[in-house]
Amino acid sequence: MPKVGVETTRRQQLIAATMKAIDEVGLADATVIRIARHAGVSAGIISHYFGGKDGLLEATMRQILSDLGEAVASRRAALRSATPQRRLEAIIDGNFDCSQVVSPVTKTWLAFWASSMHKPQLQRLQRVNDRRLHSNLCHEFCQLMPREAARDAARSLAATIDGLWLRGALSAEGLDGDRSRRLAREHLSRLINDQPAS
Amino acid sequence: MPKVGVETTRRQQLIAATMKAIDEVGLADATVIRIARHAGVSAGIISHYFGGKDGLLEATMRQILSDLGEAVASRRAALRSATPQRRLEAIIDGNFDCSQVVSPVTKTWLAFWASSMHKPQLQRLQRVNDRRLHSNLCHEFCQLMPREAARDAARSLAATIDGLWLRGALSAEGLDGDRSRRLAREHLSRLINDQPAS
Amino acid sequence: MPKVGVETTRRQQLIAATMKAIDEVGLADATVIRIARHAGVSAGIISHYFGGKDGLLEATMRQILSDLGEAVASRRAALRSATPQRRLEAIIDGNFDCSQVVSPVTKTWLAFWASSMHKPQLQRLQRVNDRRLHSNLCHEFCQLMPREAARDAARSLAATIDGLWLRGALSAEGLDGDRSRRLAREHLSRLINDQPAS
Amino acid sequence: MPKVGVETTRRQQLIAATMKAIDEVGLADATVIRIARHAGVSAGIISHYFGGKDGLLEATMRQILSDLGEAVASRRAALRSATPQRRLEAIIDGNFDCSQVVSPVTKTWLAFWASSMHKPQLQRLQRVNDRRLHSNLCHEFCQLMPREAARDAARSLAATIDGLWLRGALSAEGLDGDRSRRLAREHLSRLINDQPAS
DNA sequence: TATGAATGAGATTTCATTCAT
DNA sequence: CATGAATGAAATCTCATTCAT
Repeated sequence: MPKVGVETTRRQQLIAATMKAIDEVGLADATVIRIARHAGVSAGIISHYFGGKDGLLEATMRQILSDLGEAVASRRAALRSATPQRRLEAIIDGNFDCSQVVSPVTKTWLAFWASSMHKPQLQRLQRVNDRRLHSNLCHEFCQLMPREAARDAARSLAATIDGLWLRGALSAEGLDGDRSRRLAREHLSRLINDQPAS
Repeated sequence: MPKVGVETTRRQQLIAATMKAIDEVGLADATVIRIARHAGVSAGIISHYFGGKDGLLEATMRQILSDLGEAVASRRAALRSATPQRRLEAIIDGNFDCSQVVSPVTKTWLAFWASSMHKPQLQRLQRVNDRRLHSNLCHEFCQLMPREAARDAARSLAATIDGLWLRGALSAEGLDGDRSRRLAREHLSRLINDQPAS
Repeated sequence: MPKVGVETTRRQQLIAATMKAIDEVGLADATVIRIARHAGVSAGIISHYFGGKDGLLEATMRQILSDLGEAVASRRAALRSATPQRRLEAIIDGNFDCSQVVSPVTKTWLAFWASSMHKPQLQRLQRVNDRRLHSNLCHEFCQLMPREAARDAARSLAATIDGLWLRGALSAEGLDGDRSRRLAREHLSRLINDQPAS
Repeated sequence: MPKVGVETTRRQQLIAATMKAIDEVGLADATVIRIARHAGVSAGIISHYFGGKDGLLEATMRQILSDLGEAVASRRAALRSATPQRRLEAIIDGNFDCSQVVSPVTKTWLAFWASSMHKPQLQRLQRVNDRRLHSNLCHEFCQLMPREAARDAARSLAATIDGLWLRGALSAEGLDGDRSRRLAREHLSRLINDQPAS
C-alpha cells in the first residue's frame, strides 16, 4: 500500500501541476519541464508514471470530467425524489460548482475542448461527457414535455451552460459562478414555463 | 495594379490555407510547411507576407472576425427600420450565416478562442469582437426592457450563440446552422416574452 | 559610353552602400536586401552587376585597398626627392588620410580583415596590400639602416599603424586621425634615431 | 560533485570546440552543428548549457580574455618589486605567452574583435579588457615619465601589441611569439629611453 | 536594365523522450 | 524510485539567388 500511496500522490501532483501550467501559459507552452517544475519533480518522471506527455494530458482531462460529473451526480443524488425542475437546477449547480469555476479548471477545460477536435483520445472523452450531460438533461425534460421538445430544451440548456463556461474562461474577470448559475436557471425556467401551447 | 493584386491574392490564399490546415489537423499541428503546401507555395513566403507565423495567424483571426461582423452588419443594415426583435433575429442569423458555419471556420474560430487565452494579440481581437456583439445585443434589448434586464438578456443570448457554435464545432456532424438558428431564435423570443412582471 | 557610365555609377553606388551597411550593422548582418536598400535599388541587381554577394564584397575590399594605396602613393610621389624619413612620414600620413579614417571605411576594413582569415579571395587581396606596405617601408628604412634592422623597423611600424587602426575602429569615439598620425610619427622617429650602436 | 564536474567539463569542452571551429572555418561558418561535432556532442546541448549560441560565444570570449588577463597578472605578480620596465616587459610577455599565440586563440580573438563592433555584449567585454591593458601600462609608464607622456606611451605600446597580434593572426605562418615579443620590447625600451628632453 | 516575388537550403532553438547513475 | 544529461526530430525564420515581367 505505501507504493500505491506514493504512485497515487505523484499522479495527483502531476495532474494538478498540469492544470496550473495550462492556466499559466496555455496548453501549447505547457512543456513537460514546466509541468514537472510546478510539481517539484523532474521531467523524466512523467514518462514513468503516464507513459508520456499525452498520457498525462489524457489523465488530466479525465480528472476534470470526472470531477465535473461527480459534482453533478452528488447533487442529483441528494434530490432523487425532488421535482424534475429541481433536479435540472441541480445539474446546473453542479456545472457551476465552486470547485469547477476556478481559472485552472476552466482554462484547462477549454484548452482540452479545442484540442479534442483533433485528438481522438480526448475527443472520445469529450463526447462521452457530452452525451452524459445531454442524456441527463433529456431525462428530466422528458418528464415535463414531449420528447422532441425535451431534446431541444436539452440542447438549448446545454449550449447555454457551455457558452457561459466559454465566455467565463475567456473573460478578463474569470467565470462568475453566481451570475452564470442565475442566468442558466432563468433560461431553464423559461424553457419549462414558456412552452408553445400544445 | 498587378502588384497589389498579387499581394492581396497571396494573402487571401494563405489565410484560406491556414483555415484549411487548422480544420484538418488543428492549430497545434498547423505548421508553416503544411499551410504553405495547402496554398501551393513555399514556406518562406509566409514570413515574406506576414512577417512570420504569428502574423499569419493574427491575420486569419482578423479575417474570421471581420467576415462574421460583416455578415451581422449587412443583415442589420437591411432592417434598419424593423422592430428590435427582427434586428436581434438578424444578429442571430448573421452569426449562423451559411458562410460562417462551415467546418474550417468554426474549427479555426474555436482554436483561436482557446489560443487567445494566452496570446495578448489574439485576446485583444477576441475582446473587441465580444464587446461588439454584447453592445449590439444590449442596444436592441434596451428598447424592449429595462437596462439591467437587457444586459442579462444580452449575456444569455450571447452565451447561447457561443455555446451553439462551440458544440457545433465539436460535434461529429459539424454545426447544424438551421437548428442552431432555430434554438437561438426560440431563446430570444422567450427572453422577450417571458419577462418577470415588474 | 552611356552604358559604361550607368554601370560604373551603379557599381560605385553599391560599393558605397556596402560600406554604409557594414558600418551600420556589421558584415554578418549586411544582407543584400539591406545593402540594396541603402543604394536605393533592388536586391536582384547585385547579382546582375557583381555575380553575387561575394563579388560585391570583394569589389568593396578592392576599393578600400586601392583608395588606401592611392592615398599613400600620391603622397610619396609628391616627395620623390625628399629624405627617407619624409617619405616614411608620407606613408604614415597616407594611412591616416582623412578619407580613410571615417567609420564606414575603418569598420569595413576591420570586418574584411577578420573575414579574410577564411576567404581565400579576400586573403589574397589582403596579403598583396600587406606586402606592398611592408615593401614600401622596407625600401625606405633600408636607406637608413642595415637590411635586417630595416625589416624589423618595417614590421614594427606596420604593426603600430595597424594597431592604431584596429583600436580606432573599436573605440567608442572612432579613429582619431591626428593623434594616431602623431603617435606613429613619434614611433618612426624613435626607430630612426634610436638604433643600437652598430 | 559529479554533477558540477560534468557541467564544468562540458562547458570547457564546448568553449574549446568553439575556438577550434572558428580557427578552422571562421566565425561566420562556425555553426552550432559544427561546434557540437568538434566537441563530440549534439547541437541541442549548447542551448542547454549556454542558453543559445550567443551565450556560448560570449563565454568563449570571456575565457580568452580571462586567460590573457591571467597570463599577464601572474607574470606581474612575480615581479612586484622589480623596476617599472621589468613589469612592462612582463605585460608584453604575458600578451605573447605561448598559451596565447596559438592559432585557435589568435583567430578567435580577432574574430571577436571584429564582431564586437556591433554586438554590445562582446563590445563591453572588449572594452573592459582594453581599459585594463591601458591602465596597467599607464600605471607603469607614469613612474617613468610625466602623465601625458605616459598616456601616449601606453597608447603606442598597446597599439603595437595589438598590431602584432593582428598581423600574426592574418599571416600565413601564424603569430611568431618570439619575434613579436622582441619587437614589442624594443619599442618599449625606445619609449623609455628616447623621451624628448623636457 | 531593373524589379521583387518566390524558392530552398541552412541555421538556431525547442522539446519529448531515453537512459545511466 | 528519481534525476537530469543528452539526443534527435521538427519547427520557424533568414537569406542569397533566380526568373518572369
